[in-house]
Amino acid sequence: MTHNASDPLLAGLAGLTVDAPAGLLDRVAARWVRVPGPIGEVSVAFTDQGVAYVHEGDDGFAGAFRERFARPLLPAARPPAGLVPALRTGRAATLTLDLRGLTPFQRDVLLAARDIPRGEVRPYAWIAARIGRPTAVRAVGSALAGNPVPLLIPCHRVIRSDGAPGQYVFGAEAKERLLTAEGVDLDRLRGLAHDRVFYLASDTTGVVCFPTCHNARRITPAHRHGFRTLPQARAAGYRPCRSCRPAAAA
DNA sequence: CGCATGGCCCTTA
DNA sequence: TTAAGGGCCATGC
Repeated sequence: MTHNASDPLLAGLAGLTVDAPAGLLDRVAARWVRVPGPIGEVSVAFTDQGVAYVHEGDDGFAGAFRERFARPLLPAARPPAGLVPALRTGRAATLTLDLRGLTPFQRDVLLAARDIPRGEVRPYAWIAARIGRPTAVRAVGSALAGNPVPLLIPCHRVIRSDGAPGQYVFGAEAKERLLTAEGVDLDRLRGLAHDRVFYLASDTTGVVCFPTCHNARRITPAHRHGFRTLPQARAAGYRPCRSCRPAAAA
């Protein structure tokens, strides 16, 4: 089961660095910092491979980390380059992530979620189709629930197909706050869903998008057409947007 | 149209 | 090994 790293071990490793090659300790232990995030402070752990863990606030951080990673945790002098801006923008472009210890399925899910742009959302079912597991929708939710690096991999941008925000590792309320701050109009999505509109098409471009796609936002009302399903939009002559990829399929 | 209900698939205990 | 349950989805009143 879980193998709690004891303090003696940690102290021993720290002592080793006196005579050991520089960097040995950091191949074994993780470092941690506390930095500002978009919805308050976060505690972040990182290894020589990249950022491994993001935890809301400070409470229970160290315990949760050891429970999950079973490796020593030491304070860092400074955060990894690019971490703070990545947390602010929700885009870990230049930041390397340490995603070891995840199953291939979990990794596929997280990597698919990583590419959802700020200000946009996609359904859980879209991720499932995207990774070639169209029926594993519920398992996608479970994988996102275990996202070790929330905010950096923006799992808060994955919502339910019926337009509701759905659950979140930091709580549903935090999910709504984050999305709203990023410019997603959740009330509008709920309103569209109420009318059974899940796709928006433009009769000037002939393209059909998810409602939050940056291309969909520019459709003028006179040329906008809503659809309940993608097949219906296709039947009406629209092709799926290459940016938001409502057709999902690999 | 809102709600309940089976179904599905991956992970963990 | 197996079973239970989870950030869901599509149906059927």
